[in-house]
Amino acid sequence: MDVAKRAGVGRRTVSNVVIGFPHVSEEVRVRVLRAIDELGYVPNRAAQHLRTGRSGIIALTVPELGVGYFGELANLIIEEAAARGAGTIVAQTHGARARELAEIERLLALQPDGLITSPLGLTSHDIDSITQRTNVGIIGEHFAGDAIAATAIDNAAAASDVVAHLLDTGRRRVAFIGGAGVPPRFDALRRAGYLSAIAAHGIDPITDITVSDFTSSAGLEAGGRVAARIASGGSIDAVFCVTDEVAIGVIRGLHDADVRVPSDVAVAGFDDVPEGRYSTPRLTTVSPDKKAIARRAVDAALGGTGSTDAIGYSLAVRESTAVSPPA
Amino acid sequence: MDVAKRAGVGRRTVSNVVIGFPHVSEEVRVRVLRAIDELGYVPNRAAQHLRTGRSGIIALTVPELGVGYFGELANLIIEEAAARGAGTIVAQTHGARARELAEIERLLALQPDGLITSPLGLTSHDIDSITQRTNVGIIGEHFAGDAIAATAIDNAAAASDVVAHLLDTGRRRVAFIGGAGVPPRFDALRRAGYLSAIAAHGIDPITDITVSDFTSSAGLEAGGRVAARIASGGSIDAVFCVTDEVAIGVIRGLHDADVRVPSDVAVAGFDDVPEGRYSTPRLTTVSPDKKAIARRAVDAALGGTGSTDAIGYSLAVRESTAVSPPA
DNA sequence: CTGAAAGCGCTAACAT
DNA sequence: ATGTTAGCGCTTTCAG
Repeated sequence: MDVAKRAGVGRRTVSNVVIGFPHVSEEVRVRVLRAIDELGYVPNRAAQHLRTGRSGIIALTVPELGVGYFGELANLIIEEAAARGAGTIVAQTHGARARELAEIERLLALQPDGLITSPLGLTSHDIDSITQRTNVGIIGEHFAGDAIAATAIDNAAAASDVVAHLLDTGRRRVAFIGGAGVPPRFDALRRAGYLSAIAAHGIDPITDITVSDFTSSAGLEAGGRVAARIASGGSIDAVFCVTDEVAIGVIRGLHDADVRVPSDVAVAGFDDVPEGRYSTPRLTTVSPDKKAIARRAVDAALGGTGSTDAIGYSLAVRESTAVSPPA
Repeated sequence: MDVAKRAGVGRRTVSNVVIGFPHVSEEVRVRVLRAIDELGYVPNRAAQHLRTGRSGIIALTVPELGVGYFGELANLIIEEAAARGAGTIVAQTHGARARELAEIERLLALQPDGLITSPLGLTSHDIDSITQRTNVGIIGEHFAGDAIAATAIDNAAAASDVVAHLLDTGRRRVAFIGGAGVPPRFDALRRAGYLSAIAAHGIDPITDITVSDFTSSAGLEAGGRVAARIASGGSIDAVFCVTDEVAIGVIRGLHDADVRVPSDVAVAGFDDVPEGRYSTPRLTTVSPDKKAIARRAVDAALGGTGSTDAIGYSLAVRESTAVSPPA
């Protein structure tokens, strides 16, 4: 460390200045800073990491990066981490347990300070064992019966709110299009919210139109089935989709079958993805407070306290559930 | 290193085994491997990094992550890097030079092995100076007159192809909607391709409808202007948009003004983003070989040779340029 | 083919 | 308030 010599001080003092330790005289501080500047000194991360055990890097896994909800969330997480001085290494899992495990293993081998993951297939046992290895911020749901708290909104309540909105605007035959997940996975929670809102209005649920994954492609196909159901006399006048991704596909599938949205069928989604803001028609959806989710997750990954109270959300009412078609 | 003792060999030998150095007797190799396994030994990345100077991490900047072209490209880059054993730290620049510079600085401070960047605002001088500091893979264009080769398709040729398609299907009043970039930035190249195709057919160009950035929101607004132009008697029967993002916004803007796509106006984009595959109508676009781009960029960031020949592309003809409306 | 030992550049305990 | 020094865990010369 030539900086020390240049400034005529000891290495210790230089470290103190760099780290921002308080007890350094102003004069010395300035001298050291100038020396650092003149020499173009940049601390070596590898050495810092080796010495302190902190790499300044967190790992993030999402099901899919280039798309919708997790893409936007990843943005926010990366930015929140950057604001706290950390870099973010990203990996995609495509939502399957084996891949999730493999990617997490790969990321952990890079020895980050913490991990943020939004598991779709992991068991609570998987999560447990990862939690023992590093700081973990989970995005998604609680895993029932464990001490594992995740960062999420109240999915059931939010789902119930959208469905109530559908009902309030006069829709009566409201179908839920979702997956076969079991609680506490988000799709099960959203279905539960749907069921409770439907039950509160004394209406029969329609839950037999399902998707095998949460892609627009699956939604497209499901939309076709909705249209077929209608064509064969089974009235449906609204659809609540488990995610916006699916909803966008459903709208497309309905359109292909000449079913009009929203005049024939209202469609609502969940997540408030960017695509839904420019789609035709614009998509009514639940908008979670993604910034808060990002903040909480980064905090957990960096070893923060990890509060557990639910994240806020709001309802974004747009064209796809309008009562009369938008001119 | 207890592994050495456990296996009854020296540290050197252990290192050799781990690294895969050839001259180790099979017996010893097995013994070391077992010792490693029994002790659950994992090499410390920080120490490796400190010693070798290689972190096994590359940095990536994209304008926007959760959206469209760069989202999908980032996916592919991350996967390609993973296949080569490297992690990828990601940052978003939102396309402005100052932010690009700042993010690159931040990433470089993390001391990755290389950097992949898709600059929108950087000057060739900026790029030059970054290239001197680390391995760089540029996604985008050549920066004219420099030794800086970037990974990209032949934008002008591809743009010319789409416009030719528009012309071939009978459109005559074809507008270009793009930015005010100068060569060699991609928007300028795409405009040049448009102009040459138009000129080849002896038709007058329409280039005075511009967007200030490449977002759907800017496109939405531009779509409104196209509609206004038509309403006031200025005939336009096709639009070639500088990116799919913009095209999706334009379609939406036209729709809002009751201009039908494709029956009134055909719309084509560029990039083949996922959204365009499920939009209404599905978007005709240029589809670059993104895998090849990713491979080349990762190679450059990892210090590879960096070939310079152009990347392939194809034309994805879909509904938005159909001659008669779909059904 | 294998063992010993020297650092990579930094931080933090210890001493002054 | 500042200087000295011992490692963090690894790779790699240098001898054997």
